[in-house]
Amino acid sequence: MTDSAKPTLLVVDGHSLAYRAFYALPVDNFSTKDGQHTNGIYGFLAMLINLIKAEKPTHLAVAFDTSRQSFRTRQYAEYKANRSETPKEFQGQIPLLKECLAAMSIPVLEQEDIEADDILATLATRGAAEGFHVLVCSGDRDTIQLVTDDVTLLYPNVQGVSQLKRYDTEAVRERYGVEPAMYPDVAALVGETSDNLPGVPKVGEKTAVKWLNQFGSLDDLLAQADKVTGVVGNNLREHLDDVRRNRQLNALLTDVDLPIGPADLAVQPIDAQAVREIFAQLEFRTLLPRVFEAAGVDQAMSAQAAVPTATAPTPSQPDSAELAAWLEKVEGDVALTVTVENGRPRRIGLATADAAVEANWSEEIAAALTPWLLSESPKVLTDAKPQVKALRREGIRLGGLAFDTILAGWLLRPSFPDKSLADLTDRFLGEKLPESDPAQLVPETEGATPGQLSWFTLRVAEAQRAQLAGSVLSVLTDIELPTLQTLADMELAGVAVSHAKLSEFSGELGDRADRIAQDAYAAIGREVNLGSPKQLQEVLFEELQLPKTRKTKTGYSTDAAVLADLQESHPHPFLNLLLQHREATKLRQIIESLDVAIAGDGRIRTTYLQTGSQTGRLSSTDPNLQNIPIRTEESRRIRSAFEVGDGYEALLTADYSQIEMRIMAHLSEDPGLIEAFNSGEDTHRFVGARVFGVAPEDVSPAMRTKVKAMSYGLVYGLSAFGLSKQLRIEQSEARELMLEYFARFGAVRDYLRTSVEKARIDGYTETIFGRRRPFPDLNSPNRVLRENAERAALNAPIQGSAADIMKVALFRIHDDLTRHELRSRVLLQIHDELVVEVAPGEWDAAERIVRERMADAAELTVPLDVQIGRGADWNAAGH
DNA sequence: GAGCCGACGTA
DNA sequence: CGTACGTCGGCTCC
Repeated sequence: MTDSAKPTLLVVDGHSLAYRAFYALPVDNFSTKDGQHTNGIYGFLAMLINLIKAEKPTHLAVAFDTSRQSFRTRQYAEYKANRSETPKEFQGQIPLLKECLAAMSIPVLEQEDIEADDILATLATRGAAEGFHVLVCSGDRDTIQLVTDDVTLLYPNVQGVSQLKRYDTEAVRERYGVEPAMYPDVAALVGETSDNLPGVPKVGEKTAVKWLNQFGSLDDLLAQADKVTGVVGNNLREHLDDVRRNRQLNALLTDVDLPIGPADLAVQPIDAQAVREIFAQLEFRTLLPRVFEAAGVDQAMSAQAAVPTATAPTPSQPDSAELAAWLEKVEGDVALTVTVENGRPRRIGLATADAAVEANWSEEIAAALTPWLLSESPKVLTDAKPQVKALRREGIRLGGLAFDTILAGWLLRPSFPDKSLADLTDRFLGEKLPESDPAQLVPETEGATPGQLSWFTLRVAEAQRAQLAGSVLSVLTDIELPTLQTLADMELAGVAVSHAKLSEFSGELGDRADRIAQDAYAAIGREVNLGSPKQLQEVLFEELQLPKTRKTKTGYSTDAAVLADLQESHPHPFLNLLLQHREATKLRQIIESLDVAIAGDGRIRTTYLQTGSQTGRLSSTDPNLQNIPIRTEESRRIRSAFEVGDGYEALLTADYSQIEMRIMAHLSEDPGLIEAFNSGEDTHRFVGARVFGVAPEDVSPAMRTKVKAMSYGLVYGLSAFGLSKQLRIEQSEARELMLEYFARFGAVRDYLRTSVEKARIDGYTETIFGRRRPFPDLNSPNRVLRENAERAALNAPIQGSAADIMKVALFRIHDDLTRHELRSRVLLQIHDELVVEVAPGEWDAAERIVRERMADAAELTVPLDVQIGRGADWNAAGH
């Protein structure tokens, strides 16, 4: 464990890292307009910035070789003599890199006759002696010998420089089987091809390590070389001098006479102007803000370090009996942390305001804990869902879930979903959670223990409660927490998907895509990558001379709407072929991503993100099961692959019809719209009759389409311009339609207007259930920002209320099914639709529960209409 | 190699 | 110049 109070010294081998970056990044993509290649500089700096951000060194230097010649080449002329010529594209990059480092106020060290690694070795040794924690970043394996308890090596992966493997003593032992200090002995025996140092023939790492462990040291081995048997023994005896030479050459100097020492390398503020200048010269645009950010982060960190970090009580480690006794005594909220490994509980930690306990998960501990876990005794967690799932895999259904700091943080500010307890500790307590860096393979610092995590969780929850308005707190406890429990079960259940159906369809689509591609190439007389918007632009707007379309950031749009327009105005066979190709490849991609997600038991398990939206909706990821195609007949074959699982009888789908419009009717209290939903008439027909002044039976399909688009569009803050685009009608007609609509449904317009104005004053919108979403941009002087916020603010209460209603219905259905001890279970939620897997003999009961719980999830002035379907697969169950 | 962008699937 | 999402491939980065 490292003492976090220690200053951190980071020393980097500039040449070797820049050289690796040079080979990791395509040289052609990185050159300035006057032909200077910059990929090595760019890659090195990008790596260094990441390193600074991750490690926050207090002291920093970069070392370089002065030339290919050094004391080693004088001792052994063949040393590194096999190295190929430096590529000419790399030449000149090192001096420029040094300029960049100078501008960033990072000391550059080099010494005649000495290699960079000797400088690193000297600094590392002196730094460790002077009380630094030292990080050595080098691409040379010899630096492994520097690793000690105080010195950690960061070594680049085979490819590139962005992934650094962390070698502390333990990691070296694990990887090489020897203590770091003995590594040069291994290397001397094995030899180092890249340095042109031949070792003992037929001796690799395994043999070298075996010998060294057997004889204790290299000296002893060499002295008793006659005791080694076999061919390798002979080889060893014949190459003793090589080994001695290798060992001499691979020893790094730790006593180089440097002009400055570790203490002189304190991180200095960058010279912002100089950085701008050199970066401008190198045409590094995106790197500039990253440098400034890294520098800024640094300052912020040192400022933060001044804030005393609260110390968690040292958790006690009770045995199961002591734990049970502890749980007997506690009162009030208890924070719980279950660390999860491979989906299973690994350790647990509990905390109250002044005490913390923790234990490894074991049968005894679980037995002592289970009664309390099952009880309604209130529990506070951070990111409860994975923990709830892990406990359920052990057969434990967590009771008394009273608070989740992640959910609370999201409800308080849905735009920035904090990902971790560390984020929340910073945001709500202004403190820093002791944290191990998850990016590191072998973490340098120990993270907080489960008991300490619980203790922080409890304090964060307390701070959050103080900020939660009553209505938002009730959204948390009455909607989100029960929903969380339901989602855990849905995710564990998964949904059965037929690999056979998917792969058959995928094969057909693949063949078709290939055929279409060939036809498309024929149509334009050459091959292009049909998936590349850039190449398509060349074909469409240059070769085929089609009129330029809607602008995008990178050129002109080639999306489906644009292609359809072009086909109408300038018909060309390529256009339709392209659209068909897109359709086939898109479906194939979707199928492919589903197919690989099918688990061994034939089911796909998604993850629902409960804090993934700003409105209150769920989102689904890995894979996303909320965007499975439905629009075309053909695409519904994918839905057909979602089947009822073994041991179940049918899939039930249930969806709310027009829930958002119903919510708008409720919120606006528009008598006409309310009547539309209470009349039992087709809503769009009813509205169409009013808008066009005809009898409902005389509403033509075209009229119905227009009214339908208008009604849906209103919910999103549609403009006359947008409506005209959507319906492909004149803007004047769209404007006319909107006027007519609002003349008949005036309360809708009043509601939309006043709801945005209210949000402007309050600073937030609110759903029917009291979920809030802040809208700071409603008062922005920037028109684009403001108008975007207005549309979003218009939509938020409507979409959000629909999300609330569905969540309420969802967990009540789940709870009812459980309470009635039915095996039927909810599998999927797609915003306004649920998919339920119904067990044999349970259809009637399940259907009744679903229908009733969905219909009575909220009391609105209009009924909530629920459509139910049944089938053996998702498509058949749809309607 | 990380991240942006266009395109497109859903409600 | 219609809201809310997630994912893919291509491409940039310079």
